[in-house]
Amino acid sequence: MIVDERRSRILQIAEELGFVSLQRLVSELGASESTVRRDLEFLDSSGHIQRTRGGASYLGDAQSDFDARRSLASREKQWIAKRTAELISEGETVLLDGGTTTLEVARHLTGKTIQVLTNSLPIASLLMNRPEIELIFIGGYVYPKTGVALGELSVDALRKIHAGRLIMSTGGITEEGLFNSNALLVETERQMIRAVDRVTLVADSSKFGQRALSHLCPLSDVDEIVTDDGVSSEWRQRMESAGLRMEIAGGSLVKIAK
Amino acid sequence: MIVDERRSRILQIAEELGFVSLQRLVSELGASESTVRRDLEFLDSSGHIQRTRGGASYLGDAQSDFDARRSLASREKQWIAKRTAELISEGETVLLDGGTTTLEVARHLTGKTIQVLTNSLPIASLLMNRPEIELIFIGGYVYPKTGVALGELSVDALRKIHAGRLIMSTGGITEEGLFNSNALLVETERQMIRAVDRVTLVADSSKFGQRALSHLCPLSDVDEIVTDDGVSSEWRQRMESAGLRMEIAGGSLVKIAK
DNA sequence: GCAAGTTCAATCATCATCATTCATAATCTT
DNA sequence: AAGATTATGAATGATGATGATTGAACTTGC
Repeated sequence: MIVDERRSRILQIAEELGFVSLQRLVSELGASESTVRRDLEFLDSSGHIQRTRGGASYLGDAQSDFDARRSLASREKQWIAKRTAELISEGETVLLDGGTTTLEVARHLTGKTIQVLTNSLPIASLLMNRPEIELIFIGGYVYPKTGVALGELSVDALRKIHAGRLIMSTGGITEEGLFNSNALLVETERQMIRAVDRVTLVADSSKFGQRALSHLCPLSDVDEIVTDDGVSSEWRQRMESAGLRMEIAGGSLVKIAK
Repeated sequence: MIVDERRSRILQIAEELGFVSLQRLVSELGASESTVRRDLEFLDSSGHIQRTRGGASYLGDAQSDFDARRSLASREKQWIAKRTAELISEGETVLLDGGTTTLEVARHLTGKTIQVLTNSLPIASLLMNRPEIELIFIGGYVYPKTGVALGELSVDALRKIHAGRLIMSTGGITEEGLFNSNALLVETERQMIRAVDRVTLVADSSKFGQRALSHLCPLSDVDEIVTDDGVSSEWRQRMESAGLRMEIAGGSLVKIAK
């Protein structure tokens, strides 16, 4: 086998598993232990993997995490995401907040000719190579783990832009409005709201009644909520009487291929 | 068989498979090993394919193989990247330009407690989950394929920040200064230069003598250049007499462009 | 703390791939 | 058609990659 091809396969396997033992690579690649060792040494010194005793671990996001995140996106989130994406028509300009649900929404946006603005690194990475989507990234301090840009730079950038619709996530919803756990995040999301004509909130039904550290905005700032059918009629009425349109995404969808 | 016909068949096969071994081409084309080698050399220097030991891989639009995770850079780029990373000390604030070489530099920055600012989506994705690196993204219009943020938003963001050092890439270097192919990119890079104390250019030796569409800046804006040892002593002297420090990284084999 | 078992880096002989050279064949010029 | 130019294929030595072996460094279990 060609050397580069073998090294690519090592990276592929490492990415998939997060960690590979040397022995596994030996048997999977059909190369000798020495050769695999040399490959690992090379990939380590080039910064792709981190050698450890007995094998090597992948640097950066292991795919297992990624897939976990995807499958952890519950059926409810998938439904919400799909329904939300259906609300968006060709040619629109959409501002996408960070979050797992909004990431699922982004997945469903591919194929539409639209303009997307976002402060989420995972969403941007996802849409980067899609020629039909014009992507604008809202920069700022990148919050670890979530990969969302926040802070003064983000707020400044948001002051200069405008979009037709905001797809926003939240930590919790009560009659007093929306909440989130992080003050920096709240500051950024407030500016997002000011930058758009229409605010669409995506929130699974567990978020209703939840409070969090920082108050984000009153209900009147939100135009519509897309949620799943686990929301109580009580909450539904409260929201509707506050003037919000409720979009319930249910199981009446096409079954997801196994 | 006609020369051009054989070469276009090589391209065809390479495009289809992404990678072809030399042996396969020999048996598929019925030409001798020497001839196929010569063809590969030609197609490599003309930029269609990338020769590797044992075969060649197709380049076509595979620039979108900007997949931060799995891409394997050439040895020259690796050397340059490693040496450049060594120039950066703990606690520094570094502004990283987009580009394949700077991406490799980013790979070698892991483990250092530093602050990184960048407008490159692949670099940001790579460094996102590294707790020791404080990451700030310079937002803007995301240029397809390369994943670099450009334009007015980027320039505005750059106006507000400051860093100790800029690691910059370029399309070409002559005595008149640096060049790049894209006007938007040039505009953004100019602002980058203004935002830092010290400019470090990373450029493999093939860039010397190359001009491109847009003039980026004079040589006096650059403080040091990290390149590979394929650079001629002539160019080296020209750069040094212009007051630039030349840092020559590693190895010996460099293809001479046709 | 010791012994058995792993894992590792270093070395070496072997093999594959590569750049170079040269003689010959094909193609282009005039 | 003769001479010049270029392409081809085989041969050669140089360089790089591979796999086996060895003793050192490390882990594990007691």
